[in-house]
Amino acid sequence: MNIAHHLSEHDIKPSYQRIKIYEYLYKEMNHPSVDTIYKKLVGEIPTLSKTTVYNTLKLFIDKGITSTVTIEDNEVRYDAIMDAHGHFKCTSCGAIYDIKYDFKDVAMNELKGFEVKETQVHVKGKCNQCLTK
Amino acid sequence: MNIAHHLSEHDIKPSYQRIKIYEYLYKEMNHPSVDTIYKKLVGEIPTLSKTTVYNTLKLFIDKGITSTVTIEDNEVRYDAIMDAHGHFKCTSCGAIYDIKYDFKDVAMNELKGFEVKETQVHVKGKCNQCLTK
DNA sequence: ATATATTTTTGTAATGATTACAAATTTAGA
DNA sequence: TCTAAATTTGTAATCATTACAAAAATATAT
Repeated sequence: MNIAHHLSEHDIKPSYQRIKIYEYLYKEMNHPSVDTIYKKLVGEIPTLSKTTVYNTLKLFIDKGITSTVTIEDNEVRYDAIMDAHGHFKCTSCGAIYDIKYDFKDVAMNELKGFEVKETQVHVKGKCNQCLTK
Repeated sequence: MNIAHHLSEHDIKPSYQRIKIYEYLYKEMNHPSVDTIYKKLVGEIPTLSKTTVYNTLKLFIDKGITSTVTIEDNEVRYDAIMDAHGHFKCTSCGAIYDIKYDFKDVAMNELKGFEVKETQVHVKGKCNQCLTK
């Protein structure tokens, strides 16, 4: 995918920092925190500021190309995948896995008259890698 | 329900503060934050410390009589209902509603070999009260 | 009942994520 | 090039949460 083009399509001027941040989010698929993104990119962009990472992610969210995962820990994680999907967080190693689910099955009849904008499914436990250790 | 007894059953000594905090959680059912609990109870218990609220909720969680709802906002909310259920958060008024759901419908086949301990379903949008205003 | 040990509560200081804000830099337009 | 607008940066402020030790309350032993 052409990242600069993808940003432009969503009304975001493709600056160097924005391209790098989106590229990281999109390629790594590791649901990083702001700190993880910052630490990784400051090697390539020595002048990078954490504030820029915050600003940029907020912009991405406004423009609808990034979503947040607040599975716990008072630390927000970010995700470039916008399809409805859930997350599994391993309480042992901290990794976050994507899980597909079909939400139409989940009883939503209680929410009649409500305007649903966003749905998140979070599952916590231990991943198979940690279990087999 | 006899709260002192309920606490004792779960290996928690029923001190005055603990009873009051659990009582608030159980009766109000409003998924309060630490700050909400503190502000409400400090009228009745003028010497109450916010640290006590934190300590007490952590103890309740350890003993399995309280769960957390981290739907967003970097502010943890607490819940005395321990049955599996989801939450709807109104982005307009901030209220959190309980929603029942049948989790067996949600595709969990991807999590074979994983040990699932906890599941949360979060829905965001606008509640009917805010929509009809 | 008194002294002692244990538990609980409290207050203050520290931590860590996030935001506010203004200056510096970069980019775009005349 | 010169000027205006947008973007980035660094520092300070904010806010939830935790660490920690002293104070208070409760339980236990003499």
